[in-house]
Amino acid sequence: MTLKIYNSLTRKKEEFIPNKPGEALIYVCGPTVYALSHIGHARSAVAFDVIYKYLKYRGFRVTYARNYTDVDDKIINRANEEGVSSDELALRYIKAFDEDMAALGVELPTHRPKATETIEKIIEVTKSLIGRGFAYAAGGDVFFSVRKFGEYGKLSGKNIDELEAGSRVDVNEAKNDPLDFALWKASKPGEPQWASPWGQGRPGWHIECSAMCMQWLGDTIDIHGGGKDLMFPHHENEIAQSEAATGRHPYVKYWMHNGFVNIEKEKMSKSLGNILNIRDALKENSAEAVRLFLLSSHYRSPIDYTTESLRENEAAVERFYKTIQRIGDEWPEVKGIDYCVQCNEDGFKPMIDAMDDDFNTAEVIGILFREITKANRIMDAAKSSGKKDGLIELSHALAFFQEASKFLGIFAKRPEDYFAEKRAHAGIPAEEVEKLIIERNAARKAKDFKKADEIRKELLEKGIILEDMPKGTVWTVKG
RNA sequence: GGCGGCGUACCCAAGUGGCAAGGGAGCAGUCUGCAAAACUGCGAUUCAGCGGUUCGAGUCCGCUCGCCGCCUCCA
Repeated sequence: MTLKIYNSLTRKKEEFIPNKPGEALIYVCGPTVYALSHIGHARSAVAFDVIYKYLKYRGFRVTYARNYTDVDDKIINRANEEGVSSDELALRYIKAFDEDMAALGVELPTHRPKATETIEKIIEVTKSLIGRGFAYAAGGDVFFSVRKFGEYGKLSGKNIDELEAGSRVDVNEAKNDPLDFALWKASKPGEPQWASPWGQGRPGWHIECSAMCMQWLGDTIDIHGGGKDLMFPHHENEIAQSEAATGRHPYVKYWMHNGFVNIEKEKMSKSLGNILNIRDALKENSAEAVRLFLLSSHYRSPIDYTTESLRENEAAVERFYKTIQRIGDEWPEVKGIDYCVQCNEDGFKPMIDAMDDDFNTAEVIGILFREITKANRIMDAAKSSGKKDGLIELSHALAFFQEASKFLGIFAKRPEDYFAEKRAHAGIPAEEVEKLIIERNAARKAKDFKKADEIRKELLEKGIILEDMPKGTVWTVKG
């Protein structure tokens, strides 16, 4: 089967045929670094992280660029409010973003360009646009003439005349047409600025992505991604600029847009005050549960972040590791089996088919949990019959999990490590728990079940769950 | 007003022409000193509604209702 990608430009799933066979050039719009990144940034980053990993897994040589927009009105405003330089503010939030990404297990892209390091290219593209008659300088500003680009609106399905009719765009005196957008802006004193043929200034909002994309990947690329909201005007303008500047099209072969994250059924917005930062989400939940939550729905669907849904995903992660640990404990011989992928290629097919169908991670996760149930069933059957039937199936399940974790970026831990991490977050010191367990087991041995149950209850109130296993009592943290 | 999307069990969610995945919650059972975990069973004669195409539709087409996003900075 071939890889199919939903292309926002054609609104259809299309077979993925890169410009150069076996190679994939992918650019994703990164954050504008003026504040801590929120769960929406996490979704985009995780979605494209999986896409990046899967393309590599499928054997493509992938070059992946994700930018930092580090010069922008919002950065300037925020820096002024705080009385720091734009550079200092941007660097602070780039660092924070990188930390958040690392916490979420997001792999570093091949290139992570900054807008401020791409000024030369921005100026070059702007010059080219003026030279080709698609842009004009007015005062110290340079604007793109939207009407000169005949295909304007092809990505977002907008009609220029209707746009203007219902325009809420500020009418800027210097523009020839209200629809035109700035490629270059004259800087006010104290603002970041660079020398240009049009005087001291800074880039407009959309140009930096075109320039970074061209500089690091080329004039035409295979995949360009970002949040759904970027389709218009950002990506629409990018197409116009890039194709007009180079005369080459398509600028991008496949446009991909991820859906939004809502918080308790509401859109995240400043006015509602419900912006959920990644680091706050990670205080309440494990990174793995957050990642599982993000991958449990298709990347294009909107998802709803709720306390309840995160708790569910946390439980699912625990169920997963519990089963893996059980396999290790009860069937140590499984590890000795070298499960041969080649001779059982069909074994992975459902998972590959799901991913090939526009990166259907939700389907893969469904398959994974079916394997978990199957594995537990085999082990239960062996327990009651005394015969260990199903060695091959169990080794297959383990191979399956290992395989999926390569591109999902979850379920890759050793179960011991998972549970150790969890216990480290208990609200009570481990030694104390261990002490109470010893006390309780002494009581159990003496058949003093009243005392034993009291200790269980006491620990449960502190969020500690005890499980009496054949090998002894183990404890875990609730939730 | 224009463009786009969605509506599948108590909740989340996959499935886009051939017997309705999976997770969570619930109830009952096996196991357990009690629990927990795991397993087993139960739970949508049905996919917002109505019509149409088809041997066959959650899946395609049309209409209706409801929800949402974009059109302004936004992942």
